[in-house]
Amino acid sequence: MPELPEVEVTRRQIARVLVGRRIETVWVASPSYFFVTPPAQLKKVLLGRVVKELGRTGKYLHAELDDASSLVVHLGMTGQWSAAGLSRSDHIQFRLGLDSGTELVFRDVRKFGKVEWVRPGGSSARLARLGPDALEIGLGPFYERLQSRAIPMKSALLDQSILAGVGNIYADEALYQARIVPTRRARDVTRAEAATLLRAIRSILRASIRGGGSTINDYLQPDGELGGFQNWHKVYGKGGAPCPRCKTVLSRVVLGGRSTHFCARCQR
DNA sequence: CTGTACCCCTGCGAGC
DNA sequence: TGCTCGCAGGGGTACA
Repeated sequence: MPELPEVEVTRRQIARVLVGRRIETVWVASPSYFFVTPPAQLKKVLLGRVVKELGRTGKYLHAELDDASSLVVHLGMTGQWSAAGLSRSDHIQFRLGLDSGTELVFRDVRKFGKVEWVRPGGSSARLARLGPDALEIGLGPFYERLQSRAIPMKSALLDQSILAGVGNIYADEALYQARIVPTRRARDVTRAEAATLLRAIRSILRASIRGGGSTINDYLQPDGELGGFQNWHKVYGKGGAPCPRCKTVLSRVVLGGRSTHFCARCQR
């Protein structure tokens, strides 16, 4: 499931073929929950545009276009970009034919992803809701945002308005590395603990980006390669297995409706 | 403010 | 073999 690292890996690979190119053909699937902007309109507004820049905030990608509009894309659970010929042909949501001859394909089996066109001078409500990006936020703002909340730390890390980009996998991994139990109330975390946690978040996200992201079920890099970071997971998906630090059997609970993995002995 | 249920959607594994 | 069922999950919304 794409979180910040998978989205960043995608951004880097897609940027290489997309930035500076003109969109010459657009194919769109039928209207669905996926299309925040209706597919017919999307096709019309994208045709002929040149992509100036491809940015990322949290788990969102945003392509800045030459008419000052932008295209905002969220991968959801199963969204994936790929270069021509690499993708299966089912569940494709849209295809962009570029003036370089390259075709970019966006495929999303479950359609939990989102695509939205933002008019020149406009703004996306989805992007506006996001807190600072997890790789950008400083300790001061991070700690302050935790102090006002009584929710469990796991829920705090998943709340994209507090911090954008961390999802279920990296929340569990970061809390484990920082030795903080997922059920701890955010406001009870000390500044020192917040510092340790933020360092853990940064180091894990960066390591995952270097490894090409985590592939659990669906995620593929745009070049078709699997991610590699799943092999470095310490706790995610490992309930019942021994803790790599102390050998205690790892716990799996449901917290805030999300499966949560941790060591009840190492994490306090 | 917080927690919970529910919805979007599809594939997959388990049980019969 | 083939059916049904429960589960997974990012994010939004409704509601207690």
